[in-house]
Amino acid sequence: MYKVGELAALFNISADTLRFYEKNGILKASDRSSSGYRLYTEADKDRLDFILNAKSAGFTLVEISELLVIEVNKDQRTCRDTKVLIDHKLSHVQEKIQELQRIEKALKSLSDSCVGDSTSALYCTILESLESKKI
Amino acid sequence: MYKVGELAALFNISADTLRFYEKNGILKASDRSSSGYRLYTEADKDRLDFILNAKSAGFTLVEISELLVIEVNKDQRTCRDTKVLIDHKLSHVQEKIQELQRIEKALKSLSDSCVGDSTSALYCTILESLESKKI
DNA sequence: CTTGACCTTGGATCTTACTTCAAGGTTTAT
DNA sequence: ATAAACCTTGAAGTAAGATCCAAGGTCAAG
Repeated sequence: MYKVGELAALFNISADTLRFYEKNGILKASDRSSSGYRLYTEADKDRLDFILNAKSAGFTLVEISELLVIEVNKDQRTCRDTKVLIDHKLSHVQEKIQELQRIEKALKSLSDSCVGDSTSALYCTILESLESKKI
Repeated sequence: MYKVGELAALFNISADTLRFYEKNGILKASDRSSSGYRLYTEADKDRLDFILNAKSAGFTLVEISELLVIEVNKDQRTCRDTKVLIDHKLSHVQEKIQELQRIEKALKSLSDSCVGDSTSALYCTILESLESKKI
């Protein structure tokens, strides 16, 4: 059994984060000590591991909740249930990447057009581009 | 002179957004009518154009404020001042892209490992991966 | 028996860019 | 003259994921 600070230390997160996860129904300590301290079991630790792995894979906490529902009721769910979530997330991430790449291109073209020296900004090509509707 | 809704319509944004920009010091209507309506000039319209172009290039409103300070005091600023902002933003965007690409890779590898059919999730490789620390 | 490190709770705060609301005044068209 | 469509203000709400705070209880060491 781990106290909140102990479990947090194991995963390099804060005790506040664990309390936040509990408040949001994503990870509840299985027990409490007589004095009210949260006590986490090995199963709780495994669940936290799952949560942090999913987070690192880019899932939001709401999405992780959905994954946990499947994980916990595995025997009543199919591979398809899981894959649908992953693929949905994947295309979302790919959209974000494309939008950022569009922005990257716009910034690069702004930057490349400008020498960036001590010339007065009066004729700065970057500012000129932003003034007109060329992006 | 444009009323708030008129200027908003020109740029396909909401009147609320313009009021929000005013509250945040980014775009103030140059005049008011006798009854208190906001009245925007052509110069205001140009400024809004600049703001929306910068937004489309990925700048936050705070960053746009910084750009506007340079834009408005062009004669006292250098190209370098401008380029520093752009390049800083560019590397920030590139970092975000890399993080999203890491996530994309993780999601792809999860998705590819799973056929996604009606097999029970008991042996779903996606869930197995999330359970252990393999990501 | 006291110090310090830990734990409890609810609630406030942060960031970003708006959006929504309530209660009311103005303008325009019919 | 009245209804629709506009405008005003300040305040509160939204998402997301925490982080921080205050006021207080608990536990182990010296």
